[in-house]
Amino acid sequence: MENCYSEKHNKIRQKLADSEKFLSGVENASKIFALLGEPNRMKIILALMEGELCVYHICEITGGKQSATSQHLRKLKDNHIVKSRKDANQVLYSICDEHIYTIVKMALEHSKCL
Amino acid sequence: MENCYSEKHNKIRQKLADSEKFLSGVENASKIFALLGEPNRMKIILALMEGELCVYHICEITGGKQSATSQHLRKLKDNHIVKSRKDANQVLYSICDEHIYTIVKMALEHSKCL
DNA sequence: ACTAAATATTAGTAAACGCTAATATATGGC
DNA sequence: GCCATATATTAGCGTTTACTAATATTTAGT
Repeated sequence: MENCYSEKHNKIRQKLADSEKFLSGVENASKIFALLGEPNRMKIILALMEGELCVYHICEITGGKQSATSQHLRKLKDNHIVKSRKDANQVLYSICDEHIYTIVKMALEHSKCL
Repeated sequence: MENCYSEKHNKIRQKLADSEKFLSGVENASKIFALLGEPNRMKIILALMEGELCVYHICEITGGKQSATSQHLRKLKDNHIVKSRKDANQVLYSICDEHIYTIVKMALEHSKCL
């Protein structure tokens, strides 16, 4: 097959390969997806989409264990999907970014119409 | 800590736990995210977002090996993210659903503003 | 200060995942 | 029919990932 050097393909290729920024964008974006791609983390997100919650209640709602939930929350926080604040002796978590709502809602839409 | 049986929490809990449909929605949606959460698959998606491409060109553009790319495409197709059609002796792939565009663009947006 | 409750961290383990290399299955041209 | 090209599949392997159980840290109440 002919090599991929038509104008059109070069344009795509360039976007994907030549731009450092774009490549790190790919890395970052797929990192987000990987995080949302774990059902238990997804449940956590969905719970938090209804509003701020402490770890204990997140566990209760999602049915996850304390330790596992805490580890998930850490990853979500490290990647700026979730933020936290202390209130007395508990830690309240909430969604960090508007985009997340849209992304999750889209995915739920998509999975409906299979 | 008090149990999680306030009106508010019950509402969330119910959504997450009681609805078979919702739970399978969670499973399906996080499946999609897991698929997009692999950088090489993400690159494939981004390439296809510019238009229909055959496997050979996808490999060229993304820099992936034929076998690996084919396996990724299979998974994407099985989960209705991508569709294919035969043209002579090659197979042309394209994005299957409008939602995917939005989801991916959102994620790229999100990763920009960290 | 001591205790109990809430959350975080760590180490170890089992399962899932993606890659490579080799092979199989079309399909078109001669 | 035969060969070359395009794509798909399979098996094996190494890495990553999420879980559990145990332990550590932090904070509130007394």
